[in-house]
Amino acid sequence: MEKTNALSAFAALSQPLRLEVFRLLITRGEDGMLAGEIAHAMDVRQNTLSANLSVLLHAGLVRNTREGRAIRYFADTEGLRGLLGFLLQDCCGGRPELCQPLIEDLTCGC
Amino acid sequence: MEKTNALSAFAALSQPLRLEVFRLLITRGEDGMLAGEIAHAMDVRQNTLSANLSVLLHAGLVRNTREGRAIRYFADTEGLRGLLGFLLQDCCGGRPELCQPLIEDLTCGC
DNA sequence: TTCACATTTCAATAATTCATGAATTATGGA
DNA sequence: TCCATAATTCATGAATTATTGAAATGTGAA
Repeated sequence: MEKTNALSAFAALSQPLRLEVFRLLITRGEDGMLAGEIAHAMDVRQNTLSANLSVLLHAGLVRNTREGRAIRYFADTEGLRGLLGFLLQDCCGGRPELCQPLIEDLTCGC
Repeated sequence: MEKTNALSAFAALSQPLRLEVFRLLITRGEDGMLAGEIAHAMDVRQNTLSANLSVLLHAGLVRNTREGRAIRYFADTEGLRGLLGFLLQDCCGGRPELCQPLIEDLTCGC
């Protein structure tokens, strides 16, 4: 991941609606959700959601695919991994002892 | 870490200067850097840097301590860990098999 | 075709964020 | 005390971002 990508991803996650949408999509895994379903779940208008999904999309944090006249969105796990990798890559600065405990203690809490 | 904290942290990291400053501080570890040194390294004015350091500070991503008339800044590793933990905690959504590969493949690249 | 549905795109306004110059606070030394 | 240094705070204008209503696109069914 490049710096520009990372900046886009952080910006995308720094907006309440987008952070919630991303978290929601993450919990859905490969089931994903239709844009309309997400809009209903989040209680926002379709065009507002659409604009924000577009931001997440360009940041590489979600993917989508058309299903008839609806569009299904998924969290992009690869994108998230790239972002975390970027952060952790820059965290070491030649000092592996700094990263080691940081990575070791990470759990998903489940 | 709460949602509000996470939003602050993502917003803080979504600005080019702040992302660079944070990465720089991470590489310095416990040596940290004086505010003036950072401003010089980044080639920005003191008040511009100060405003941005303040954002990182309130986001819990850096710490500081006074040294005479100078102020030394450090990356807050705990804050970073909290942020990553927040992301990963919400990534599982009851499906540990989603997180496992994400965490396992993470390395700091050194 | 024609219509309805799901979603996106567009244009405009409202809100937020950013860098700057000027002023202020805090510390140390003469 | 008085001055110089290090950094922060404040107010302003410029730039960016977000939400909305309206219009447009794309798909499927009658």
